[in-house]
Amino acid sequence: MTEPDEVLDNLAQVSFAVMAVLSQVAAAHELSLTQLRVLGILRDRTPKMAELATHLGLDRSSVSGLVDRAVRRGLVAREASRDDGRSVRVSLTPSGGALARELTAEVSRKMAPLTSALGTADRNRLGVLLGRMLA
Amino acid sequence: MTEPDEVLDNLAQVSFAVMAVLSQVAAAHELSLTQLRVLGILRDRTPKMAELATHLGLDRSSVSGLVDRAVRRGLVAREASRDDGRSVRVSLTPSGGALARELTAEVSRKMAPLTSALGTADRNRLGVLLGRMLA
DNA sequence: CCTGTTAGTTGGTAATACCCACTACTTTAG
DNA sequence: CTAAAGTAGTGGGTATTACCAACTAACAGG
Repeated sequence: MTEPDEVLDNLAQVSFAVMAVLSQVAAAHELSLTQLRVLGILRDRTPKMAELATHLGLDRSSVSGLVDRAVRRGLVAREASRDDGRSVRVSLTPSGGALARELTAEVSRKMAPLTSALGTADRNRLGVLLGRMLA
Repeated sequence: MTEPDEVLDNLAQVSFAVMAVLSQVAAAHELSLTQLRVLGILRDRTPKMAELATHLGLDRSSVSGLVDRAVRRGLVAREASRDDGRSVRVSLTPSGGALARELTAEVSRKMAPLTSALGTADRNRLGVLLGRMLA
């Protein structure tokens, strides 16, 4: 009954469900999934462009345009590094930070139903197992 | 220590990891993630365009172009429904089917490391918990 | 200095995905 | 049985995403 890759199958399906939630939240604020990720990353970092690109798994040139558009919306700001005249640090503006917090809360709210079928104990068990996968 | 939304956080992170794997496999075959999904869906269905759009969570017009490009590559075929002269059924070509099977195998292979940190028992436990979330 | 490397941007291209308008077919009403 | 309303899919127009390759500006070592 238990297929050899049932775990992987379920994992993929749940992942799509999670992505759907994230995309939906992003779309509700006129953002793309990638822009949502950017705001999430900048919540506890102020990376250089290249670092941001690595975090996102994208090309540097892709991030240029991405940051351009975010700047145009007043969500993030570029500021020149003083220690290295070439590099640029990207940070959240106050308004971007507020939006990031709002998005985080909304994601939590919309994702909660996913785990609500589980009891508290199982929810914690799941958290531990997932955490172990990330190590 | 256990934050209220640690589970959700881990879930999101694991989901991104899964998506990264899927995108990587897709890219290795010159496909987008969406095209990978299309092939996966068509593995056990022969839906109409609108049904395919629903499965993907996309607009009908987006799916038109998507199928166009897949047809151009010889992966899928359109065939007119005889019961409804307006609708079109989309199906895998033999070559598309072969690719779909290949992709499935490759995804399994590349996703396996994700759960390899878990023992057999925990792997099964994870499968059950994830399965319960999908119900 | 001056050569080589690194950081970031720009330009060009292809794909994705939206909305809106349109055609063609079906269904329902009168 | 025909006219109106609805449905299926496509195509145009636009914005975004993401790539690669080429470029500019700035740093680093010799």
